Amino acid sequence: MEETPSAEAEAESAANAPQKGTVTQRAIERIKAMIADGGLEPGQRLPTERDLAARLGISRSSMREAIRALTVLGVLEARHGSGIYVTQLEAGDLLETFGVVADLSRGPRLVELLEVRRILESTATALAAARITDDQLAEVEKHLTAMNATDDPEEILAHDLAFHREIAAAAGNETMAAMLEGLSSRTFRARVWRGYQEEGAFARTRREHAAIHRALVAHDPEAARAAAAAHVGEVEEWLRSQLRP
Amino acid sequence: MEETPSAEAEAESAANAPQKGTVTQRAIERIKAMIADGGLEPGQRLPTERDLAARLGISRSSMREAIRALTVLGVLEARHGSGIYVTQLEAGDLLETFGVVADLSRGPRLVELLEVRRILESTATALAAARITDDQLAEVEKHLTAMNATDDPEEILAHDLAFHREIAAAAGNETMAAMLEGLSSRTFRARVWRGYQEEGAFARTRREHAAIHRALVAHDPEAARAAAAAHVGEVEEWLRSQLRP
DNA sequence: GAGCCGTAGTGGTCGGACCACCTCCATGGT
DNA sequence: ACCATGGAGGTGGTCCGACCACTACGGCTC
Repeated sequence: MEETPSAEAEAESAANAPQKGTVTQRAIERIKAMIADGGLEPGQRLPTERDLAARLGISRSSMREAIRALTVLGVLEARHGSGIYVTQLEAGDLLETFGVVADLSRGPRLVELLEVRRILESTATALAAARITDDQLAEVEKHLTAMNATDDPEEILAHDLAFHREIAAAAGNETMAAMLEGLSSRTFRARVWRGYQEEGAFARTRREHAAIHRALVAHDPEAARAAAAAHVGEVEEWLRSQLRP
Repeated sequence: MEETPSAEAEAESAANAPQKGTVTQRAIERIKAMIADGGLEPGQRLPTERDLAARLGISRSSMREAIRALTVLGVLEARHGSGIYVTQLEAGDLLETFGVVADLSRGPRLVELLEVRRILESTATALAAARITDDQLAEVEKHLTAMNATDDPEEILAHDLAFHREIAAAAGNETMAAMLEGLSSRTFRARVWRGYQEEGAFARTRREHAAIHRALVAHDPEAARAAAAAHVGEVEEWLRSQLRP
């Protein structure tokens, strides 16, 4: 053991963690570790920025960057005038950034994302067919009829999203639902739809949604899986063909 | 849209976009929009922090926070002394944060993540069975035999990860491979293994890997899917049982 | 021509100052 | 005793200016 010259706490902890990268990066890891080790519980409030900075022996600016980084990751939440809190660390919080990935993807990667969505969506729909309750089914039907009752693309899209969101929720896996939410995020869907809807895809979409709904009512997982896979696969194939020329 | 920088374009655009949130948040959105709109190509270098800050009419500190945020998201890359660059926006870059989610998840969410992994991994393995080349197959075998040749848990885990990574790569969907990488990230796997291996799971794991390998050699997608699902499902069930009491 | 080296420019860090906002409690009225 | 009100303190948000660490590039030497 080395001598302990009654040094300051920051000097001590600084010695424990030699310079691996930037100061900010180290701060991020430290806070992440605190949460992973259970030192910080979900919903708990952190010390102030000034305290944290002093505790790790870094400036407030660097600490703020670290906090900002963990904020965009959905791990921390800063409330102006109140303090910094650990989020509930739920799927929705942590997977919010997933939508960013979808929004920034183009070309071949869009097809890949759609393929992932097809896999997850078909399984989620199959699970939902087995587990969905009457109340949840009523909610799904609400969006189905609302979607059929209008011709406004904006509204159709909104109910389309809600339709699938309700089904994903009924599947009983919040993590999967959150990922599907990201894969169907506003910008992502809107971008694809812009060109897709020009080919009279509304009628086909309505037919496919009806098929999915029938499978849910019948509580038939296999039929639901097939219907959902076909539904997403339809868009996927169209996108793939758009990419060819 | 971008205005031609005549005199006070930044003050003007700042006035056009009234306070939606924090200044930093707006800066993040602005840069994200620049990339999404094609104004910034992958690999391209951005103006300096000082320039960007002046351009958006904010301080360098705030701009730095915005850049840090986009850095942890895998969108930007800052090279000390050189400049800030847009990443290649490949799946690996953008989904790196996915591992953070896995590392910070506990309890029921771990099971949910494992369920997602089972779905993706089984599909990826099925795709790999149909598409895998002899070279890729040789690589898979390398890790299989290496894994069977040692008793060091550390080494076994490493080859286990590589085994699945090669298969995911052979599936031909980089996005899916990147997601699986995150779902199998070091900490995540190590944490589960710590307790799992105590029940003599090594032998079973080896048997299951052998089954997956056989299906790949036979180019039998259905067998591969079943073997992979069973493999992940095994751990999933164990974890589920650990959670019950 | 190859290699060295200094300089300019970049991101990284720091400390301090002020502002905007929230929280809490003492105050005073009912 | 209760509640509305207001102010004070504390918190995150923003800005500034300075300096450090590192990289890139060009001129210099050999």
